[in-house]
Amino acid sequence: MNLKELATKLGLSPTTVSRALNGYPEVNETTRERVMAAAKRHNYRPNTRAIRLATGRALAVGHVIPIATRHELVNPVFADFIAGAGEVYSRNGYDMILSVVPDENEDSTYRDLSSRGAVDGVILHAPRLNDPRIALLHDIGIPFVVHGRATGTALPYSWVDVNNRRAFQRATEFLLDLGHSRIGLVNGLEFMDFAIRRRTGFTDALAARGLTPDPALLASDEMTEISGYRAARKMLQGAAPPTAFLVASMISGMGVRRAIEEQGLQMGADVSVIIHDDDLSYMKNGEDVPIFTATRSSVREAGRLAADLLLGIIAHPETAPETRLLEAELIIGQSTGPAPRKG
Amino acid sequence: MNLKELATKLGLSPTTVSRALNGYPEVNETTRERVMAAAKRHNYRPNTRAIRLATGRALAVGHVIPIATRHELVNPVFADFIAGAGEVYSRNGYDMILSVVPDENEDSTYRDLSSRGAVDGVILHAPRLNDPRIALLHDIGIPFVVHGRATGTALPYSWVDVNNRRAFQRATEFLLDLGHSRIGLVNGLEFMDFAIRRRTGFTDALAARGLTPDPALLASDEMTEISGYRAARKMLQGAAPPTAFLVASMISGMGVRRAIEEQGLQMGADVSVIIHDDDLSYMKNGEDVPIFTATRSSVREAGRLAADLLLGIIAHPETAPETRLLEAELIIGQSTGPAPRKG
DNA sequence: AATCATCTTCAAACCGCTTTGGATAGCAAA
DNA sequence: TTTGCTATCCAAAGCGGTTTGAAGATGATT
Repeated sequence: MNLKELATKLGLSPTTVSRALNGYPEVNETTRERVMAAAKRHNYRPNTRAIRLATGRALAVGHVIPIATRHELVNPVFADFIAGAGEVYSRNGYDMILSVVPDENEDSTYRDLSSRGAVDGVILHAPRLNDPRIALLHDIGIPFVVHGRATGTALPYSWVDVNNRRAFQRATEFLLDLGHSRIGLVNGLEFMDFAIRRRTGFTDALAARGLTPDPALLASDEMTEISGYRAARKMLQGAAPPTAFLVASMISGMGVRRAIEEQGLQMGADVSVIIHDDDLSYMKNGEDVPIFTATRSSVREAGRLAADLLLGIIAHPETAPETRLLEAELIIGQSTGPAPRKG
Repeated sequence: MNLKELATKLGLSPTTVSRALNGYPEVNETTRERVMAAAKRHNYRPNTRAIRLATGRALAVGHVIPIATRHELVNPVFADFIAGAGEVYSRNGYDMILSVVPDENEDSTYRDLSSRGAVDGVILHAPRLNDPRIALLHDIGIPFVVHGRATGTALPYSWVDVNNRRAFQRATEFLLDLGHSRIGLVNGLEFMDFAIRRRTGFTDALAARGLTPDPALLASDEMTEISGYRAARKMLQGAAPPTAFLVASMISGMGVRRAIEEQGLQMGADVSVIIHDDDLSYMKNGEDVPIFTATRSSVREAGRLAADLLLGIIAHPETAPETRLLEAELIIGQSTGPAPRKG
């Protein structure tokens, strides 16, 4: 059932039917009701392909997921972000298209999506220091929103980000207040912008108390259970082990906990741990009382905000870039306590 | 730059240019080369929207993600599956469209995607016992492939699945061979088809040795760390605690391990654990030696296979349904050992 | 009664491609 | 020379909507 058939059945022209369905004013209300009723009765849905061609809009938003042997974007955080953004797209009649491509093709994928007319805008994920993709998207001239920020980029752009620096600064201060002075940082990969900011927050907080970070207590790697475990074990077995850890994610945190317990120590009593909690739907940090003390910020909510921003830009491309800086909550769980007495 | 402009620039008709670019034989080779060169030089990409309308194909595949307050499909397994399927789509010039919708809208979303002409086929995720969505998709008449199977469904359909029953049967036999007779099953939600099959494998293996499962050692819940922890703790604190666990996922397994260690027991020595490992990219089960003994099957590979099947069906809709049953490997890690002597 | 604005409807062009059904030219076969 | 192929190219008709420009009907205004 297409527009023409429906029009014939109603004894109207396609023009009128189209206008009736799309709420244009120049249609008699009686006619509109007839049309609406018939459309519902015959279960008519306008063909998206035709609408797209006729209007010149893609009614779709792209997310590019580079696949590499090394660093993978297909991670749990990404999944939840997508879920949040997807909700917004659905509500607004937009499709979300995911392009999974080898990472050496990422740039050309953006070009392709744009010149093929497959999307009206894109979300840029996992920005790095001086990320060249921002200039690329500017160059292509496609609306976009960055999830995170790219330190060092001069061009203006819209973004949604957590205040990672502040979050880790506060977490560090909290540990310092508890008497911890040897704190291990189990960070994400430090070419990622968020990891750089977290480290800055950490060192800033130390510096404010006249402390300098011990290089032996700084680790940076992918946020997996294994690498959390390894980093923590190495630090705990070192000459001057930390009494507390600041950890990049829930999953790494589980590795850190394993390393702590393996040393016969108890998390929360002997060694304190603060993680960053993206509030993932299937990876809750406890239920009533949080397992881990954490800096928490919902990545799903970030997805919603980013999608909202992007749809706004698509609708009004000329407005100045907008940004949303989310503050993480510091929530107290069972994994922190006063520093053990020395000796 | 569109086809007409390019044709004008070349002094050819759009017909010829289109044919030259699409490899039709009725084009002079010299002409074809001229056209190809010009297309590349002017960076011409045919407009996908126009192709879709003209050919009547969507060149896209849909994945519907229902969002509910209770059970969430946005899980790590899903992310990896999507990554695998997405690779295949990209390679074949198909787009992947994800619809994130409230779960009460799931059915109408399939109808919509189809009647709007937005997709050529869909993948059905997380099938349940007697899943009504299979009949729905049949009714809609859209090509589809199921990731998993739906016990109790009479209609034929294409699917890709792991042999969950066999995997858990083998795992159980392995534990029995090690002398374990009290084995706790920490299963996924048992309205999910895969969980039903795993339970069957478990009870079959026990039955083959004349054992019946102790209801106190059967748990079924979402596959989160917390619920794994709770289930294992409860069993370990029971009157006759298990000496081994069979666990539905890596994440639940981490909860189980926590419960074991919390009891002052050691995983692998005092209590054995076998998990099912979906071989997720960011959740590796160790590197050299696996942390957990596991039944392993790559969900990413399943994604690739499902996508392959689906594209095949889209290309040849009349062929009979095809299926792929993947066998899980039983890989030995550090979490299993002989049952401790009684008393 | 003639004019004009308003309301309502429609025919036709258009979006950018694919594809059908010729058309033309060149050349070999009759 | 005529006929018949083959190779090559093109005009035009879709695909299923939206949108422009116009037209007919109605009622109010002069």
